[in-house]
Amino acid sequence: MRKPCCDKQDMNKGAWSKQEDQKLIDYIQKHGEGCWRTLPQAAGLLRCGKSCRLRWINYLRPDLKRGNFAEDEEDLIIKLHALLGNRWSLIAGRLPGRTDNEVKNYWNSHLRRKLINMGIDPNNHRISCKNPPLQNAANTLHSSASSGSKENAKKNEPTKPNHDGEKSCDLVSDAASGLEDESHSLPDLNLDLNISMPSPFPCVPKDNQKPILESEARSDPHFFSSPTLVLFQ
DNA sequence: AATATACCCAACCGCACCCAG
DNA sequence: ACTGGGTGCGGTTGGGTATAT
Repeated sequence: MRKPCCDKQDMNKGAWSKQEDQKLIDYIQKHGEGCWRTLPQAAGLLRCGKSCRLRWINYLRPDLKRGNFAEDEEDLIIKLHALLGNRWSLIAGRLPGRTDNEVKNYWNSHLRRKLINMGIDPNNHRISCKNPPLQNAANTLHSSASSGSKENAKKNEPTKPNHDGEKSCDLVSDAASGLEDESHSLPDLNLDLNISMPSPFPCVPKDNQKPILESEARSDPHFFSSPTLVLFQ
């Protein structure tokens, strides 16, 4: 077992104070993002480097777009999840100003439920036997089940949707493999993800962003097929 | 009004990957 | 080729808030 990334003793944990935030912002503005391990000490923070990195990436970065997800962002997340599975960082990489944590939370709290309400198994994006799709399910994507529909969630779903409890019609565990027959899984959703490189993506990563692994891209025929991401036709 | 329950989100944890030495 | 440190990622947790009873 490897050593913890930092000495846990004498380290602050939990919510960040405004002073801590300011120290981190000031330091990064002066010195940029660098060695996270040494940053806390240099910045005068009693935090471990991982905590600083997370705070910066998920909350303090100036280019973050905070607030509700737009409808097109929701659609994009759903489509990318069908394509990529739980690879939140990859998904977030296609949503400017969004973080993997934010996307993951939004998926778990809103979109999962939305798909379940539509009768779609969120794990593999196929129509679920237990929850047959509502009529015009796809049309409800942005209406009845839209974010905050706690009413619907409570009426139509057990309180804690278990991760594997919902068995889909066919046992396809890999989300990406569900794409083999997309038309069955996502009615009315255009999954024709023609992704390639509008500026940096995918071959040239942004500053701190990993490129898509070639192997990942290779395994997906949609990658590198066109210069634009045509999603909403 | 008080209590219980559900929901949301920030943060933590541990593992995996990458890369320099 | 191997090793260990640094970093990134995904899963999970805990606390605050909203809603229901």
